[in-house]
Amino acid sequence: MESKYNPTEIEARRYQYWLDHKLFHSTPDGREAFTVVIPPPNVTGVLHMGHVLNETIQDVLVRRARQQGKNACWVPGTDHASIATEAKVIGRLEEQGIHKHDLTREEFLKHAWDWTEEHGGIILKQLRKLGCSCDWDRTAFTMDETRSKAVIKVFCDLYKKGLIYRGLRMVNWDPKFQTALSDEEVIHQDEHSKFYYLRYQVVEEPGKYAVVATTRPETIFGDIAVCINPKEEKNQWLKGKHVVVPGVGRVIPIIEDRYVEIGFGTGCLKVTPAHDMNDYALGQKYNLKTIDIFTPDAHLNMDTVEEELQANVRKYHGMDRFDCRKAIVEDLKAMDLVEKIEDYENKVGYSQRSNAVVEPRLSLQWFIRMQHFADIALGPVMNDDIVFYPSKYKNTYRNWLENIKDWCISRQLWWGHRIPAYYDADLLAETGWDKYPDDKIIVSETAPEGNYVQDEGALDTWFSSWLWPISLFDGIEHPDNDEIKYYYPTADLVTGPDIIFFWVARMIMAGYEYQGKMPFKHVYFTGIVRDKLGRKMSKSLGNSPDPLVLIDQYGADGVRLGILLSAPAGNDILYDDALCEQGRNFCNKIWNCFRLIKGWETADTEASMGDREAVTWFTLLLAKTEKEIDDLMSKYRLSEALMLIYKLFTDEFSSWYLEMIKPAYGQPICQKTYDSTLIFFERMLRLLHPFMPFITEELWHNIAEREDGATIMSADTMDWNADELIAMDPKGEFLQKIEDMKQVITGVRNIRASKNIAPKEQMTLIAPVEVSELVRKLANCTIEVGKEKPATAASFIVGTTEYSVPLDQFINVDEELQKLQADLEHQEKFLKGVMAKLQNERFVQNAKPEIVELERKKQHDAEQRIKTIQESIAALKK
RNA sequence: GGGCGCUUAGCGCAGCUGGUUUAGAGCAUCUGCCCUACAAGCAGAGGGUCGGCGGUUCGAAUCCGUCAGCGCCCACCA
Repeated sequence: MESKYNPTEIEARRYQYWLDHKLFHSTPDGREAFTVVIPPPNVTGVLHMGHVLNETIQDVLVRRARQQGKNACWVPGTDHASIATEAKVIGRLEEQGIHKHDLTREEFLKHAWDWTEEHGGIILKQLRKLGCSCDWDRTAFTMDETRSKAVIKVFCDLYKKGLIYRGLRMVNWDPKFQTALSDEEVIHQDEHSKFYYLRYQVVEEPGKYAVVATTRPETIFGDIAVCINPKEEKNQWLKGKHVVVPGVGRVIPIIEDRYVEIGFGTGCLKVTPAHDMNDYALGQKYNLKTIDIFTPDAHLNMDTVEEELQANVRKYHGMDRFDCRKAIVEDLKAMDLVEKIEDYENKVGYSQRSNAVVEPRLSLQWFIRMQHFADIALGPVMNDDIVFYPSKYKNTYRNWLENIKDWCISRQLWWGHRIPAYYDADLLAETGWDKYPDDKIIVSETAPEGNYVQDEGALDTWFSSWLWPISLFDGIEHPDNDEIKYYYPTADLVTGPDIIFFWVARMIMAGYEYQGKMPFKHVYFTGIVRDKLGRKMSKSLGNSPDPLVLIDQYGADGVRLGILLSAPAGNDILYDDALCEQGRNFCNKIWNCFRLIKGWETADTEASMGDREAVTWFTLLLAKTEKEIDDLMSKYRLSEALMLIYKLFTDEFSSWYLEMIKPAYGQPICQKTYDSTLIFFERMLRLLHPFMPFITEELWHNIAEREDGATIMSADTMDWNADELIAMDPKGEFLQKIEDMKQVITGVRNIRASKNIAPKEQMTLIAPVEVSELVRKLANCTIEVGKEKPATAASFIVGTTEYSVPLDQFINVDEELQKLQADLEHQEKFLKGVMAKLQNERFVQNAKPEIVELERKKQHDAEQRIKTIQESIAALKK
């Protein structure tokens, strides 16, 4: 075996082994089910660091569940990602000189499917490189037949229940992709913009102006009124008057509403019902008409402006909204209708997908009534039927549900599930879409007979995602089938907090609506992977490493370990290659441990006293660590659990235990000790396996003969009961004894280091009581018990016991005295602190007796130590 | 504007209902070592008045208040 672990070949071989033996495949049986559904990545996406974090955590949970004897089933799949994919397909077609709207829906979908098949599933292949133990036989897609049927069925069902409706509403409109968005798809960002103060001439008082402050002067073409607060003093004179929209010439009334905030801006608000959510509300309240001045791609459309005003506005026709903003301001300036322009900070809504500025737009869309769902989904999370890790997200969740708004689920896209609503063709021709009567719409899973036209829209991607934990097991079409009954509810959901509303909350809603049960019992929210400067990783910054390159460099286990080591639930990770390096180094450590052990010859001799101590000690320590890891894992503290095993392996096992039992060069090791060592090694491999699957499976097959198809993922059947083992040393006295012994060894090594004495050179240790022969072995010294220490000795204290090492020519009395003096001061200061407590009557009276007792012991020990140090000082001074 | 959370060694963190030899690991740093498992390593070491101030208490990193800084989520002040 090479002295360096080489992951590439082993990873490929081990993964194939798992696949060949169908070790990830699950079918219902008598065992407890442990189900995880993957947050489906975009079908055409590629693996990034966020996935690495997310999927690694899921794999850890799933593999561990298998080891616990559960029937683990991790279902993979991909999401059709309606907007994102459609955009990519459009982009590719544009490159070929083809425009989407030159194609029929069918032609476009053909291209989209081609693209999906070409790029789809790349990410799933990449997950295999990472070691993900998904049940690939179950791979699903949100637009495959089963999932699509579920979506359509649910739509129809909710429509029947009156929970889905069609309505003309102000929605968030993405002018780039020309579709409606849900509120959640709009990202509000702070913006440095301008506040324009425009003069609206008052008709009744020529020469006087109402000044309106706006951030969007380009919308004045749609102004229908100017609103003031009836209580605002300075604007009283405007009551009942009319003003002229500057540059447009439209005469509009002054209206009054308390919505206008007194003291803000000029107190005059321009009302543009077609292009602002609030203005729309005002328009409704006062029955104002709307003039929509934008095309779907947010260019100016002057055709909607009154004919008599066309001459004034025609020049703006067809302009982009932002170009128009500049143009109209310039023109108004020329007419002296701009009073001033101020810098202004405000929030602007951007489309999550296209990054275009969202335009509020009046449009006919499909919505879900969300209050019903909020009602069924709030309780289970608040009372921890579904547990969030970390729990702080409960607040976020509650906040959203308590202020729920209806969900706009229709998109003006082709790639997605087409809305199963049908319109009578003749009637539609008569009424148009807007005026088509609701009661003449047929919502049905299959197209009705006759001359009907299907709704042009597709559904929001999340409308299929919210069914994922159910639809993966065909639980919508067949709510009582064996699989859904066995695998649902799933165990853990691992995802980012950024999709708590998009996905997590809605899955809970759908879960209760369609299965009457929670979709998962635990939700583990990961943090965001950032670069080491704390910046979010993004393609545009180019600060996101390619996980596959990292896997090549550090091995999948190394990358997994790196990303997990510093990833407490909900905390962001500052990614640094150094993390993967640490992971790789650890793999190497394990590898070399194995080489060492494997290289030993065994002999059927009696175990030495030292061996027996070492074995007993490590047995206790391992059992104790196993329990601690169980506890940490049950609290989803994965990085802490991992760190605990890491330390157990590197510090306790490699640095201490192996050195304790290591036979002299060329000598054999006692068979019994060897067997115990292999057991320890195997148990640690098992503990490590969920985190680093490849190397552990490989070595597991190397430490013993295994049947073909056997795996480290199998349930633990070793004769090993941690609780019973720990009970052998109920008060931890033996463990403490070894810890003290390690300190003695460190003490000697310390002296060596400070005196530059080579490890090879044997030293003498004077101890007041018998010490383990392991001290002799690990500190390379002879031990003299109870011997008077010579003046030229360096000493150290473990607990209250003094040990000394004669140094003869190496001693530096001044240095030694200085050290002792410093130690003495430290101890005296400590004692003083303890005494202060003990002399405080209120402490002695009020504190718990065991606390007082402890302080007394501290006092006693400190006094003991002080005495010892003083004696040493005296001896040295002689 | 509302809500939530954070502030502990150079860095990113742990420290649960206050008391466990006067704050813990990891990484990084420093010193010495190629000692026949591993230099992707070994043996040692240094480093923090627990954001500031006030309070409760015999006792506070831990509880309460307040101030400051940071972050996240939600929200229609044009």
